[in-house]
Amino acid sequence: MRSLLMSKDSDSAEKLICVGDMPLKKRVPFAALPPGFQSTFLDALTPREISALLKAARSVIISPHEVLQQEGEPAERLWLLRTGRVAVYRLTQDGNKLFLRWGVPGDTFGFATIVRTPAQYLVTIEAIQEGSILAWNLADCQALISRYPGLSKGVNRTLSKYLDGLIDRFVMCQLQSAEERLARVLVESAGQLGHAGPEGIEVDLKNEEVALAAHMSLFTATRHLSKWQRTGLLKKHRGKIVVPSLSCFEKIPAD
Amino acid sequence: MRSLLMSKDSDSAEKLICVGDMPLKKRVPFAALPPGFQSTFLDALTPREISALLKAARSVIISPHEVLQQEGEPAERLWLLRTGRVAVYRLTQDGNKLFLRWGVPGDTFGFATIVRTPAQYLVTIEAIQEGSILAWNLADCQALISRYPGLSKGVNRTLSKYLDGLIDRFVMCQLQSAEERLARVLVESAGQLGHAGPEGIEVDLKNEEVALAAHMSLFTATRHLSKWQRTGLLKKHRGKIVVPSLSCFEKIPAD
DNA sequence: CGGATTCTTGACGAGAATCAAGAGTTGTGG
DNA sequence: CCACAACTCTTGATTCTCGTCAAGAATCCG
Repeated sequence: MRSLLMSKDSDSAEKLICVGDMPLKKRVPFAALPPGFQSTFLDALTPREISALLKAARSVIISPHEVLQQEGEPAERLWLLRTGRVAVYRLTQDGNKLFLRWGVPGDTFGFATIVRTPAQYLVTIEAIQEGSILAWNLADCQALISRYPGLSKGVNRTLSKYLDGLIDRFVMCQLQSAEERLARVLVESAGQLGHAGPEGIEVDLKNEEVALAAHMSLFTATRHLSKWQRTGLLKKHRGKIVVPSLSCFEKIPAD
Repeated sequence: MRSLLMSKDSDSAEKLICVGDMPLKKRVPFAALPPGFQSTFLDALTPREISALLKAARSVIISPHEVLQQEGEPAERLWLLRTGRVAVYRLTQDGNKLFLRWGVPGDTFGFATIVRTPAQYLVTIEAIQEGSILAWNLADCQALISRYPGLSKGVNRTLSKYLDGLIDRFVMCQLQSAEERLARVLVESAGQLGHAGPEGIEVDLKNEEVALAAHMSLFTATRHLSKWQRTGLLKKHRGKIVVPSLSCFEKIPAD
């Protein structure tokens, strides 16, 4: 079985066009996952179930700024992030974004499709990197679940993990100062979005995005980042933060 | 009696040896639920499944201040609140409590028992009224689930509902002012804990508890409550708030 | 070279936490 | 029944964090 590598555009990639609710293109070969792929959802399933899932999946390429699902819209697909990164947030009435978390390969979304009635997405998800997802439409989901009741276990585990993570974030926002939150977001983002560079881990985020993730104003974020730059703990560029070592930021209270 | 806030001293020990693994009382007769009982968990199940569940359940009486599960402890039972009220919160390192929500009859807890590995409770739950629960131990849960895979659906729906509710609370805490949060907590608490009285809905909560639920200091809560009392929107007594009409408080932004 | 983003810094103010002090309420024991 | 202690509530003064606004600097891009 041949596995696709983590490359941005796989062979199947370039012919695919992708928009929120666009035409799904082609069936996924059975071994569509990169080696070492980890997923809370899939890991709870048997090989047989995974295989059935993958056979029914359709692959879609995603591009930065693309909205993959929008809260309130009818939930029509369950999907798994294969490569790339996404941001999960909730919209406020005045159009602002309330950040909830980053999504990384292996994360599964759109459970509202099979769990909620009426099926409406709970959150908005936006791609922030090139990547690809595996998607299942409502009918296929239902068929799969009735054929493989074990899938519910994967859903359970994933929902439980999200609940856990959200409680943690809630605790963080209620109990920690802006500076502590920012440090934590830096560590988190470095781990989930960062890539190695000559001078340390590079995180391609604008101050504005970091501020969003840390739940503070752009100015407060900038101030602390500037301070840390003066102290030499990190270096800033336009749209990028370079951290030589995370250790200084990690010792901040965990919750 | 210690109330919601002080958690350092565990003096509730003497009145009832509670916590996770206390003596279960007696087998439940098949028709153990009050008429009109509503439960997100049970409502997702077939009559056959519900009947099997109830037969396997054990009933336990709960008393105010009793800790029904404690975060971090091994999760050993799944349980359903039959009557009474509970508070769900998370503890901080310094022993304070971060309120998450009220629990009312029909709510189900302890999913960690069957979903998480290792099985550890995620949150702490404390009874705030006399009441009773139906509980299932780990072995029975597993037996029931393997016999009735449909149970997972109930778990799914319940977890999803909790996730939804938690996102809402998170949004509320991030975007609304103290006054708006307090108004909302009043409405919520009146609906879930309140009972009718001669002058309106009575909510038996101390200022301290209301403040906890609204995520603000005791003083800020007191100030707004006093102001509303001067305006005539409510009347306060020691450990109780009487609201003639909720309509004034309901018009606050929903999120 | 504009023009558009993105970042920086300072000044200011609103909201809410903290601290302090006391008033009102409830319960208990003598 | 009173006195006292414990608890709960109230209010004002103070402080602090952080958001908002303004103005400009740095960077990128066609």
